[in-house]
Amino acid sequence: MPISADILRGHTDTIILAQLEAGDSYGWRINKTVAQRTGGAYGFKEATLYTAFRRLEQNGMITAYWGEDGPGARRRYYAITPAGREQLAADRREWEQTRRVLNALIEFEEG
Amino acid sequence: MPISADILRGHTDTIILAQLEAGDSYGWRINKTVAQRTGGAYGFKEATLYTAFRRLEQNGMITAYWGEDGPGARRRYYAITPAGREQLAADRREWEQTRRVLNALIEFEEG
DNA sequence: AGATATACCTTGACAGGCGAGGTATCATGT
DNA sequence: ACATGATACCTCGCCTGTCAAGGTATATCT
Repeated sequence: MPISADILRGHTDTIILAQLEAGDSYGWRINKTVAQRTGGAYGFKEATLYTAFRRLEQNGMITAYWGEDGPGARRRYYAITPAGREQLAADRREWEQTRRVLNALIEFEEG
Repeated sequence: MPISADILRGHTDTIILAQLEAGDSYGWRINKTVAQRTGGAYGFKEATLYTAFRRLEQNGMITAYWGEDGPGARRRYYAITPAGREQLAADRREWEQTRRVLNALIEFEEG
């Protein structure tokens, strides 16, 4: 069962930043990594992915550069900025809190 | 730190259904319960809450009835339907998967 | 009379996801 | 030579859930 769009909404930027924390990467590769890391349960739609890159770049969370010309289709690489790292740290704290809150709200069992 | 709207988006219906699973309730009370249960970290905005009631009712997840006329402002009670319980069960499974996926995607630590 | 708490409702704007469409390179098969 | 599929990028416009802002009404306390 894939995860619904609304559930993932708002996590897109965080996921991308987390992948970039491990090193510069490009759109297609990030998507493959995400799919592989989740056992195919989740992958960005292309429109979502590239929209997110624009947003993150505009907000100063990432910077972009074209990869060295090699064989194959051109690649646009992205790098996380210091502001991006700060945002990622904040996002991780928020995720921990979200887990706590949602567990309390949807998994409690009582009369 | 409050949890952002986008993060909670899509969980609203689930949270409401989970509260109603414990017994019929009404909007204002549900909101108070949610706020109390999360230590004030989260509460629905009224427009969000009542929009969700309409949506859930339209989808057959809940039914509504006006409370017995007592003192104070009138209350509109909601009850979860069998379809609502099924939806809630599915939502809980999805939440478990979401937890797994997001942990894998934003909390991993490697080079 | 005015403030506060309880309790409900609607309208319109906003933002993120994404379906649908497009472009280009390279390898492989026929 | 041509088709197919994998790699790789991009944009336009729709859809949907959130919520700011506005409104209504009852009961209690000062």
